[in-house]
Amino acid sequence: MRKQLEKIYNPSETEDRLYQNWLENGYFKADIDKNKKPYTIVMPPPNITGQLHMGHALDNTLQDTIIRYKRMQGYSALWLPGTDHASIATEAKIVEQMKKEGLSKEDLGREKFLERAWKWKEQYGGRIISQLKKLGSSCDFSRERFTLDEGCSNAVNEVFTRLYEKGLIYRGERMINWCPVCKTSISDAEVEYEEKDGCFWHIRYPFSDGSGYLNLATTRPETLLGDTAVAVNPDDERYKDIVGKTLILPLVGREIPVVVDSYVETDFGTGVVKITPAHDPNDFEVGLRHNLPIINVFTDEAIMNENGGKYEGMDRDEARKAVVRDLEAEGFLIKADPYKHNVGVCYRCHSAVEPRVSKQWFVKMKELADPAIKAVRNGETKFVPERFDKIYFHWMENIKDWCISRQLWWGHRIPAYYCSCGELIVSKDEVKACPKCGSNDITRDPDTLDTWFSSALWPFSTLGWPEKTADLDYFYPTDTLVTGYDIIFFWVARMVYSAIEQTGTVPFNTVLIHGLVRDAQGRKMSKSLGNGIDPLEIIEKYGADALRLTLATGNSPGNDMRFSDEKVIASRNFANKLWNAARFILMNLDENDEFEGLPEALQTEDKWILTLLQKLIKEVTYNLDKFELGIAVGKLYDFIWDILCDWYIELAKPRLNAGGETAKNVKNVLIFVFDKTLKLLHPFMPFITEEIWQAIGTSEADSIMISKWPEVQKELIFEKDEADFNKIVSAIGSLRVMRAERNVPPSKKVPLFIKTEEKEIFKNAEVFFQRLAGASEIEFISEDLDSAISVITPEAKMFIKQDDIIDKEKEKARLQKEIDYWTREVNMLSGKLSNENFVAKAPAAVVEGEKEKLKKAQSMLQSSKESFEKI
RNA sequence: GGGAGCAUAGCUCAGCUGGGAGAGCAUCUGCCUUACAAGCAGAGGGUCAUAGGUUCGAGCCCUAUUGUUCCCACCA
Repeated sequence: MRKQLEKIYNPSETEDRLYQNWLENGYFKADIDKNKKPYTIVMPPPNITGQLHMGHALDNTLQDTIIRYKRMQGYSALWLPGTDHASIATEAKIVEQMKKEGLSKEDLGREKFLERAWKWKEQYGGRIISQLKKLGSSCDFSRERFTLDEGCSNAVNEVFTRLYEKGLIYRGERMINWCPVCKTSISDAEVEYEEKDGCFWHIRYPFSDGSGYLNLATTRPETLLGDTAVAVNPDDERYKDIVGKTLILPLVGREIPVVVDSYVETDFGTGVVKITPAHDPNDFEVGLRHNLPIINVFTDEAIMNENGGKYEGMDRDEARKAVVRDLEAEGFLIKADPYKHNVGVCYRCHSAVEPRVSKQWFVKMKELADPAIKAVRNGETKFVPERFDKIYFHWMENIKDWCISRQLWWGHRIPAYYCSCGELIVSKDEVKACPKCGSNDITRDPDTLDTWFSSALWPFSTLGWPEKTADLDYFYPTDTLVTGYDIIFFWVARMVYSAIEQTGTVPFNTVLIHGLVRDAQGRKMSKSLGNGIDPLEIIEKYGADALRLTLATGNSPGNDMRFSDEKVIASRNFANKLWNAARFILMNLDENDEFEGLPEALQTEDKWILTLLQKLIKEVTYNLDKFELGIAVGKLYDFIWDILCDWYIELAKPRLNAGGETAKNVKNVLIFVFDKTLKLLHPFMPFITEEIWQAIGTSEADSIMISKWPEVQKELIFEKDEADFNKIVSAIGSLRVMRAERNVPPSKKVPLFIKTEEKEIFKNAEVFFQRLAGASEIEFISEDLDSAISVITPEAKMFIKQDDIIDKEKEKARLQKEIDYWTREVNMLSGKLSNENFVAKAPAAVVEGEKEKLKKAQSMLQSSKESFEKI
């Protein structure tokens, strides 16, 4: 029973129905099938706090396109989905929610807080996954994972203990980045820099011996309260004599030394730097070198603590103002210059981070980074495009130890325990008694791990690691990771070294990097700008296929793209075009017409399109293998619209009208071409291709998504026929131009006279000249026709008599232009060919090509001249 | 300070390993030709940022310059 298509394609009804159908049939589920090769993509897990945005839409469109392609190619294709617990973001959300109820974390306590967080996760955590489904994502949901689920947590504990035992994880007091709003440490990678207008305050510190002042400049006068020295460069002649002297710290009265350290630049500021070891990473280093005391002046929330003296209780901004005011009042302030400088801010909340000394857990990086660098250098993992490996290398080669402990509750709790006897125990399993002293007075480290610590294990933890599971054995290492360039450091790099360290192999062969989706003006989409476009609204309005096509079109790896309504509309129009082509074909199929394979008797135009189809198959496959999705889909677009719809369907109409065997043959060619084309397009536009494919029904499979990817059939490449029919295409094109220039209405049919040496080809195409070039009848002639207008292609000269008087001058002018053009061509080409260097050095094929062109140009010139003379 | 990307038609972008520049949108002209006006048939429009170089030949390769976007570093 053949299904007819509705007059208008209705994406929302179709999409939900088909998606449900795919799910119910288990098409997304990847089986461990030893007869098939596996192809695996793990989805970058979106945050459970997240809402689907254009970035996700792009990322997942690319992944779905690749996985559908591979599935059709016969791989056991696994696309493993999941979500990330997003410790800081989620905890912030819940804290915020509680705040509305007048509650704080501490009010609830850890246990109750976590209960609440899990409840929140159950309620909202699945939202983003259900939104992904709207896109048509063909993930294996039976394998869906969560970074905080039992398996992933086991993997985290396993890795933590292993690294600890190898000495690659340690606990220590270091300078870290502290976010006073999130109230946790963050890693270096989580600090962003923003240029801010600040001030450069010049201050004088008096010598304790009363011998005057030492001038210095700072952007953070409030940290003066924690100064424990002042430093100058050892080679600075200006300050040679003061080394060893001491200064009295203004406002505080503390006596501090002048030290020498080559860290100080002589040509910046006054060449004197105040040293605050507790609140600046460089000062901390100087402090270590000179054994300086560390005086912390801030609380967790960047409020002045008891070391702040009279400033205690002020936040850092208030304190700054107060300190500056007092310095000025007491005559220590020399001047305040406006100064632009970069300020480190928290990537989550964008408040200024406070460098501070703190006891935290770290991963020692050097040892892990080296093999990860090698793996990319020797091509075990490749970046697409390649240039991103430079970014990767640069980061990996300059990597510092990674601060992994967070002062948060939502996350993987660090598996470290402290006994009252002072013993530190790191263990996967809960520790109840101290192995050293046997005491039960044991407390577990309250901190959790950086979210990225668990994400780093994602490619293998999700497949069951550390257990030796069948999934891990079959699907790991994975094939392709698709992600944006913005998380190469956060995620990609960490997955590579974690995988190598834990599993002995790289986690994936290819990293396909894509850019950002920007708005129509090229701005980053952001909440604060309010210029974000909701993918779900676009799907609602235009359909998921239109959205996907928009995101795939013109997409080249690593490059940003702009998103605009116009582009979606163009995509929607393409879907509509395809839909109508399908309707046309179905309209011509009877109830009992079945696809019978290609007919024996193929016409030239059939061979023409079959040849073009083979080339399309070859190229689309090639482009997909190289991850050039934008190029692949562009070729499909052109083929479907220009070749199939604008030409072949039009060419097919006369034969369809003829009925009988003739019609049957052309129908079979149409179905054949359409079937292959739909398959090629399916990875990009899964819904509409499925709906159409099922309606046409070649009975190959129940769904196009499990049908076979087209392969080139050499026996369907007909070079000669393709070339022959291209002559007809260009002849019809030229006639159309002529008619359009002269404003001959398409309804007006006129006799056409053709002079050609390739009469056979043109004779076979008579009906096309009638239908597509407005010819009433065709006569083949051997001499030019007088008092007619002519149009020339390299193969033919065609004439049309015109009823109204030809404007001879106008016609002459037109022909003169033509003559000029071809004269230039002939001159250029013959010049080139008479250049001995060219003939000698250029490849033979190129020289031949140029000779061919010259021949054509000469004949075009000749014909034009003849016509000119006849007027 | 170090590095990367981009600069091609009015706009958005293609242009694969060098062989006289393409698409979509927009503009203009003519068409309701029974799949599609979300369409059909045409047209106009580009010193391929600038200056050198390599080459028989450069949008493509090299060097410098300008503009622009981004990443890293963080001189207080």
